[in-house]
Amino acid sequence: MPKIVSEETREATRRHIMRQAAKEFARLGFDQANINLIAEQAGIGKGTIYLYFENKRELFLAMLRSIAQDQLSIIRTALAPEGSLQQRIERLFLAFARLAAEEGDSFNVYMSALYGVNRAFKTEAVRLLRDYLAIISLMLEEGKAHGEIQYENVESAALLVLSSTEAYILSAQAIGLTEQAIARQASAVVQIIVQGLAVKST
Amino acid sequence: MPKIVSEETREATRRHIMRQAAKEFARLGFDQANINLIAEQAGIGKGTIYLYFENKRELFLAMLRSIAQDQLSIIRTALAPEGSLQQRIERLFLAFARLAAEEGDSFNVYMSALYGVNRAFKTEAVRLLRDYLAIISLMLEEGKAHGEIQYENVESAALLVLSSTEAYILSAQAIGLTEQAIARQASAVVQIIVQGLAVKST
Amino acid sequence: MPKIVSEETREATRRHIMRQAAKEFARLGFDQANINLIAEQAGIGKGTIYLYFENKRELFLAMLRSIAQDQLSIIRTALAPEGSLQQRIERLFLAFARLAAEEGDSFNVYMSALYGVNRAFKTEAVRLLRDYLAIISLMLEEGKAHGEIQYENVESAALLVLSSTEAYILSAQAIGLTEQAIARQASAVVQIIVQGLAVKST
Amino acid sequence: MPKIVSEETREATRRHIMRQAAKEFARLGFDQANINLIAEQAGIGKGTIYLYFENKRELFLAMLRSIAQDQLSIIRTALAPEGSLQQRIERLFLAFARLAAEEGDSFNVYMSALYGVNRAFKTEAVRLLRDYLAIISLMLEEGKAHGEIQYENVESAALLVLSSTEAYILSAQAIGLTEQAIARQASAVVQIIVQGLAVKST
DNA sequence: GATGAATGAGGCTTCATTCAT
DNA sequence: GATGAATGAAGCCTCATTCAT
Repeated sequence: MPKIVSEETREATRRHIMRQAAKEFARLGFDQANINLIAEQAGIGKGTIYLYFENKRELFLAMLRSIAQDQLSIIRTALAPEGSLQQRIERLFLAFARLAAEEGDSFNVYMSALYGVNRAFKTEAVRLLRDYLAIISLMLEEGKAHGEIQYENVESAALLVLSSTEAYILSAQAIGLTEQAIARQASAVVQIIVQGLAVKST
Repeated sequence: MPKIVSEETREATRRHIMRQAAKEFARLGFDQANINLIAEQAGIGKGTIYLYFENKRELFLAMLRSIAQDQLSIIRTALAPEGSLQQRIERLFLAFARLAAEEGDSFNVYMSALYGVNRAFKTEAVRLLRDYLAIISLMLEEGKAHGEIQYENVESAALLVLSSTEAYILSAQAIGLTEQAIARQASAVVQIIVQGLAVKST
Repeated sequence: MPKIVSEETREATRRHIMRQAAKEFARLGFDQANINLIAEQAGIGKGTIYLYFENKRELFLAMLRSIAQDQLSIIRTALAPEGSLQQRIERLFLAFARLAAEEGDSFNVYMSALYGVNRAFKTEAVRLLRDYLAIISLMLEEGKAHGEIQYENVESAALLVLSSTEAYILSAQAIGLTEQAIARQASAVVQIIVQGLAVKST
Repeated sequence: MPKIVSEETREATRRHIMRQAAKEFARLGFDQANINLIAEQAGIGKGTIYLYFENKRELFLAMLRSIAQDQLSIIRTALAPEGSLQQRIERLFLAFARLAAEEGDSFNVYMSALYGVNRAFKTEAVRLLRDYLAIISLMLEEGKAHGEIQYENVESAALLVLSSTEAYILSAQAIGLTEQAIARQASAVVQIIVQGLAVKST
């Protein structure tokens, strides 16, 4: 069936375009990024992009969703139900640190979508945020069942875990800390959270 | 003699323009915001803006610095050396929650500068971030002196306090929690951190 | 495959734009000339001009160089080594008279570049002036070799020939003389110069 | 009578503005010259210029007329009926050379008006050109009466004298000759013309 | 009279998108 | 399907001119 091959080729081209687009969007932001340049760097014609994506905005959204899938999969792996709660959250922390360092483009794009002002982009980024929180919440529920956690409000706890990992790493990176320096703090920072959650809140 | 414009009047106009600009920048971001519209909404002529600011970029930066001053002053007040460490960080948490709710524009602008891609804007936003951290660090040093804190790495602790307050609130807001809902969690969230910091890290 | 635009077509469009631009620049000068209008009169879109020329200034310079080439070729033909010195300079005189009358646009553009204030334009115009003088000097050297000229300073003589032809015609045209009236004076004016040059200067 | 004093002051201010304006117009041309800067360099307020001149264009024209008066007076002095025809034209040549060197601004302004495209300016510059020619013609008529000249067409002869002086010097200056170098050629160049005019044209 | 703050028309240029080839 | 030449809407900024003081 020639259709399948064609379909695969098409999908490969889509991914290729999105990958190049991510670089430009991460480098310059949505508005300053130039479709012309993206096409050039993808080694295809300007018009070709429009055969794969409705317009610039849809390209950005598709790329954002693709990034979200990748990050989600990384997070799921990190939080796999192996080891103690402390160990699982430490793996999450380290996974984020590596993401921020090695997939800086994707990270940038995601963060600027989340804290930027474009509604469509924000909605998409928040969707990923919710997925993050859902996975973390699930783990915390397990922790409660295992007696590792006393803290009542799971949603609040999940937010705390998220901010103590993702946001901690972002801020640390923003003020210039290296991945190594950040990674070294993993254990201690997570310990604070885990110990705090182990106590029944007053 | 020309229209006598005192230094105060001039400064008032500057502030007025920046306030209107903040609205637009918060609504649309730097690139999409329109100088014409900002002028219109400020009730002045298009060209007048250029009597007060070199160009669009400088207007944005000036506005960003102004926001930073305002936020810094709010934070200083919240962290005034009155009450226990728990109380002071709670006041910080609540101050951020109020800022996010009532000064949403400023918050948006600041966050998109911090996580956006424009170097000049990021540099300015990071400057504010450092000031935040410096103030928090100072407080934590006092906490150490008073024996409220055992945790060794003050910088790391400050980052944790910041992420547990600012980022926690941002994420919470992003997924749709109201100011009230967030405020209710203040005490419990801060307790986790403070208790965690009270223990010597292993 | 894209619209196949051969190199010739592209060059033809370039020339077409320059021709329309010359009209506007001759009519209004560099600053007052309007890119929009030039595009309109060339029957192309505003943006298209920027596919062929970097910016307004480069368009002007390209056009100036093109004019220079045309004029130079006319001058070379007029000064071809046929006939006596008197005849050759007369042909030059008449060629200028025709240029001024029939290619008024080009002439205007060149003169305003030469006597205007824009350095880039002036430099380009002076380049043409030097080429003129070089060709005239060459001819005068031949005249010296043939004994038609006694006057020592060839550069000075070339300047005199140039001013007695180009500038004479420009001034004449400026005060309203027709091409015919000017042409009728060719022989007599050139005779004065040629006779003067034939005598050894004291 | 206070009116007279006031009138004088007013006239002095007018002249002062025109002098500063000439500098800017010579440096940048009409369009690029900036009223703001002219006012600043004249040490007066921007609005004040409009109390003395209707608008930018009228300021330019007034300045042009003033320049014309100055140049005309210099020319009249040079051509004063003393000495032989050769001596008088030599004085004219040298006067132009000095003008070009020492009053470069005025010269520039006049030439760019004459060879520029703005009709109003050109008209004004041509008026001066005609005056030049009239004075030269008058002198040549005297030369004819004295038998120094045989050449029939006085208008044509005047044009030749003008181009051999003014235009010669302009071109010489454009290709970089110094005032001294130009001045040294005065005698020889004028001799060519005068000798040529002394012969009856065929 | 003098001033300069305010104005807004006008123009160059960019770039997402279209469509003929 | 692929391409890139062409398009024109949109926006920043300048600067001559006005007019309240």
